[in-house]
Amino acid sequence: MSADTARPRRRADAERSIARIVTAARATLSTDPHATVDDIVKAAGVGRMTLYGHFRTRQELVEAALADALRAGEETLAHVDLTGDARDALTRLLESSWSLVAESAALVEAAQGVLPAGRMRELHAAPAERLNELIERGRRQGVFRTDLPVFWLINTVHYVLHGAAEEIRAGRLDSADAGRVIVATVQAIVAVPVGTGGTASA
Amino acid sequence: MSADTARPRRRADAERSIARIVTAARATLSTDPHATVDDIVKAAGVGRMTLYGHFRTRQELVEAALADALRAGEETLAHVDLTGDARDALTRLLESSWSLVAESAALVEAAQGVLPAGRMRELHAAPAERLNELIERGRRQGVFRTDLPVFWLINTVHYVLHGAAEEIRAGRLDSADAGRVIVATVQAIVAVPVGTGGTASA
DNA sequence: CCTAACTCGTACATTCCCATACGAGTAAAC
DNA sequence: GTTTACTCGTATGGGAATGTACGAGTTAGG
Repeated sequence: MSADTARPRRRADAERSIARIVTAARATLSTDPHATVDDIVKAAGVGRMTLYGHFRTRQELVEAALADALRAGEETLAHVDLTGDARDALTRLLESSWSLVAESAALVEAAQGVLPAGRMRELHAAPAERLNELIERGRRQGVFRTDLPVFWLINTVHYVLHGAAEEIRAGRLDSADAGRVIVATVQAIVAVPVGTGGTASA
Repeated sequence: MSADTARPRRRADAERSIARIVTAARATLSTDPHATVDDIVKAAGVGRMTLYGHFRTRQELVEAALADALRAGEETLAHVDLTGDARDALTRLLESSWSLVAESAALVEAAQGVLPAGRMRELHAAPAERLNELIERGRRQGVFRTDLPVFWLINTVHYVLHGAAEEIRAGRLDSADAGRVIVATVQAIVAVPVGTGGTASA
């Protein structure tokens, strides 16, 4: 799966260039999803031909940047304790996740415009699966709702997280409040509903 | 405010062309947010110069298309009964809103990439204000939560609606289920939370 | 009917951005 | 220390999309 196995060999020099390019791509695309290849080249402080020597197309570069961001996120999220009450576990997961999502929201947007939907799903498989298992467990524990499909809950959490990123970027939501607001919102979404909602057919 | 007052006069011919163009722009951009001017011209069955005779730039055209979609939406939503229990009113509003949002989701996306954020807010002022008043009323009734800022609740509803549109477009969510799922989700978001959430600091 | 507004087709200028060609320098790796 | 992979600058091709030029035809409207 990793790029190491496929390539026969690579000089340490090249390795460093690739790292610089991917890092610059992540940073640049996370600021401006419409960033051009030249922008990334300049940010990386590297020659244009060097970039195209390692990434044949812009699409490949965007994919590499997104994959790198997700891999970094995985390293952080792998340390989150997901045992015990599923609600508490979800809170911990969200508190570790939201800032990651906020940082890479623009990058994800850039990737969505370039990569096919199926590839995007593949790349997000790991975090999606983690949340999936947590929600299923919470359902078995009886603390999460079962009247809505799991995929909907998972994706809605994503939409809320990306929405929060947008709110922060627009200056409407303070980063200090974001964690609390996000946790409260998502917990409400997945919790078992109390009544049937309102006076219903009163 | 309306375009009639500004223009000194316009031939009935032109009026019809503009209507055809705006309608075609709405339909085309709602299918593909990246639709080109030529695509819209072809869909409208009108000459390219005719379009540029009425809309000086593509941005103007997108704005007109979005404004038209929102105006049509307003006509529908104005008839929704928002009296009585705020929860029931919200359900009625959502059931009338979600399909409108789903239809124009791509159009909104197209506009977001072209129009400044402030202009987008202005155009969405009417539906946002309607939801704002409803939420504030529900708070006074004690049926909606007060621990989260109103703007957050409003915008989160938008994000959920757009997310639902995306799920439908991707074929994961059935249109027949959409209403129920959306209502259940949004009601959960705005409802007064029961416990403090989970075992908390147990 | 006759004037002015409107329409249309096609070609074109402009602008952006992706991707490539080329040749010369530089640093890694055995 | 020599080979080979890698790097770099610049110039250039190629495609796509926006907006304009021009001239002729057509329709509304008084």
